[in-house]
Amino acid sequence: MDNDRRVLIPIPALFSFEECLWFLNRNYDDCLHLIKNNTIYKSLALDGELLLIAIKSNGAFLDVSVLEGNVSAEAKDFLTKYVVDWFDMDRNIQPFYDGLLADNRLSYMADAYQGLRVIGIANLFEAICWSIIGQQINLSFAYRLKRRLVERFGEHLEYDNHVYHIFPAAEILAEAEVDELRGMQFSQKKAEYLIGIARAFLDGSLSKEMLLDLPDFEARKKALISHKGIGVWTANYALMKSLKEPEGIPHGDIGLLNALTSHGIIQERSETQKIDALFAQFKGWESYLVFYLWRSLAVKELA
DNA sequence: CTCCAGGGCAAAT
DNA sequence: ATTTGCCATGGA
Repeated sequence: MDNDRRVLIPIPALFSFEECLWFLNRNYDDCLHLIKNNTIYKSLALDGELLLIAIKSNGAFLDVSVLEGNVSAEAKDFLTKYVVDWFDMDRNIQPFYDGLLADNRLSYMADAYQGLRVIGIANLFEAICWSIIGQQINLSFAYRLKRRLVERFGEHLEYDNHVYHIFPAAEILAEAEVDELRGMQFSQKKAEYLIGIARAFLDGSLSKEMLLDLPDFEARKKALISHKGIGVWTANYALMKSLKEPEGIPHGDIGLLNALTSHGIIQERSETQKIDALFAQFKGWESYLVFYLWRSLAVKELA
């Protein structure tokens, strides 16, 4: 790939592309990226145009190549920021590791998952829709529903015999019919929630910019929860994944509870004081703790 | 067949 | 202010 279609991003300390790649390449069928030969392929929309990028590790750098689409200086800047945000590269996570090492129940993670970053979802609309889709159903089914939604309402581009999808724009989903989503096996409520959220993004009552303008984490959480379909879990998930809020703890998350149980931190799901005490140890790094606990679940799946 | 999944809402205590 | 019933579907 010639250099004017490529950007190199320096890899920070305590960053592992392999660990991040592992997360994206779990046992699930995610329709929004493809991983092949340790390379991530993903389509992105920039100013109404679709790009296809390939991301791979290249020594001390992440190599981001543009396979399709125009590559202006602005596009390079956008892509750099996108990837840095996606893999949370612009953060020194040493303090989190200090916290892990100080807890003998969790210290193994500093070595076992070294360099894993909280993988983000830059698009807040997508993050919210995805968490609504995933409410109270198994993840395999959730990914299947997401794929149906994306293939029906999202844009795509084709490259080298492969289709690369973009998450649907709120403008499109706002016009969708509940009945059609029902036919795609969304529940009545989830269909209503998704369309309602899309309309909220359309009329401006919800947006990433609006949330960022609010004074603090609690205000942003409150603003999210005021919308139908967004409860505590979804709000925290969205704040964690899209706004990279360190305080975002998806309370009640079944995976989180299972991980806390398997690490001997709680015996019963109702032991919220013990959970609060653990997260108090990780002030400012709550979302990292959640993500590493989720990471720990997958080992069991493979066993 | 039963139980439960990366929950949330509205009605009933 | 907390608890309960229900939602939809599929995998174990």
